[in-house]
Amino acid sequence: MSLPHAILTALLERPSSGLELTRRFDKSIGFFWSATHQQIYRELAKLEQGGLIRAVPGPPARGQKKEYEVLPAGREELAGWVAERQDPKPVRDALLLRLRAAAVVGTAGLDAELERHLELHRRQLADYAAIEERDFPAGKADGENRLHHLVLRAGIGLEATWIDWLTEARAELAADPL
Amino acid sequence: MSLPHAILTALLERPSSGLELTRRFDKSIGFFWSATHQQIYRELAKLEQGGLIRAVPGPPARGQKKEYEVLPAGREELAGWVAERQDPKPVRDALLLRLRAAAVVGTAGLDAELERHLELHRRQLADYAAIEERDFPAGKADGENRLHHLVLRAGIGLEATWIDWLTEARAELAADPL
DNA sequence: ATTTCTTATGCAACTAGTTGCAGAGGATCA
DNA sequence: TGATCCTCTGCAACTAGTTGCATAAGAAAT
Repeated sequence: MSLPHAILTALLERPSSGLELTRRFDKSIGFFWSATHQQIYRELAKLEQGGLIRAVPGPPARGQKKEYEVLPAGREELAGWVAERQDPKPVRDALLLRLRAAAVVGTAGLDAELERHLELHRRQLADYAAIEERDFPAGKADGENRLHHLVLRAGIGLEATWIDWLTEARAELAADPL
Repeated sequence: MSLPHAILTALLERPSSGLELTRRFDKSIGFFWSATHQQIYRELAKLEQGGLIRAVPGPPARGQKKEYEVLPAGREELAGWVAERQDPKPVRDALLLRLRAAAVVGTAGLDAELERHLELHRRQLADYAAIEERDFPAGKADGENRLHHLVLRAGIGLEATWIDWLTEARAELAADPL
């Protein structure tokens, strides 16, 4: 049940309409918790009904922007969730599964995929690095920002790990194809 | 659509009944693609109906084991899937989301979670290391095994990354709590 | 002024995965 | 010999996320 909390966080950072949230979920928060506009609209309705957020007054009409803001109950809910006990989800990665499959049916066509993934991860890492340079220049570190930077560094670490591993994997396959 | 392919892979490695598969999905394959017995039974039925696997002949009865084996069509399907183009799924991690939430509502209770996750990842890494030592002793490397080892090393790399990051995160929070 | 594009919200139907429970058969034990 | 426990298969109902489409308001184009 993370989506409602992702939305509460985003709304606390800045009250927004559904579409604005959707756009923000395409960057920043979306880097580690993506969501489509459908999920967001549905969840906004639920959160409003549950009394955790409210639509900022205005004429309610279809095709009109509707801004939401977080109510005290929503903030409390979120603070509680931060401290909650939640086990990390086990890895769930189709590429690893495909390697395992390749071990029984052969590696035909696999290297192209490894190469492609390598390129994608390199690009993602470059994007993160650019954000880091832009938003977190050395030395400057106030409260909220320090945590945002920390989250970004997790993304950077993970991408770097994939890049290393994919490079190793390609070398291994090239050295002695099955 | 990875579950059917995970099952085909497992069945090619060894024909099995539903429950045997479930047990194997608690280890090895399950390290990067977990599944409950429910998912497995449902998927076995679909795969059988689709002509990709078949039940090894025997008396069909409730409460009785039913062994499945992969048919040629299933093997072809799997080989095709290995070469398929599939983008990596973006990261989706609730702990990172919680850090982001903590940046707005405060970090109360968070360090305990970071510590707990650190311990869990350390344990997972130790498990992987034990498997590596047992199944892939230095020097020995035949075809199928090399790929299995590669997959395991991905798991090891990811766990190590989390451990590094969590250690850094705790230090950062301890140094100057919000 | 009417068509057309963009912005914004939303319904309906789908796939994937989870949770809770039920029931048949065999093994064990008193 | 029947109570009870374990193994194995499975149904039903649920939550989460995805995809395709509809519809309304307002801006811009001709």
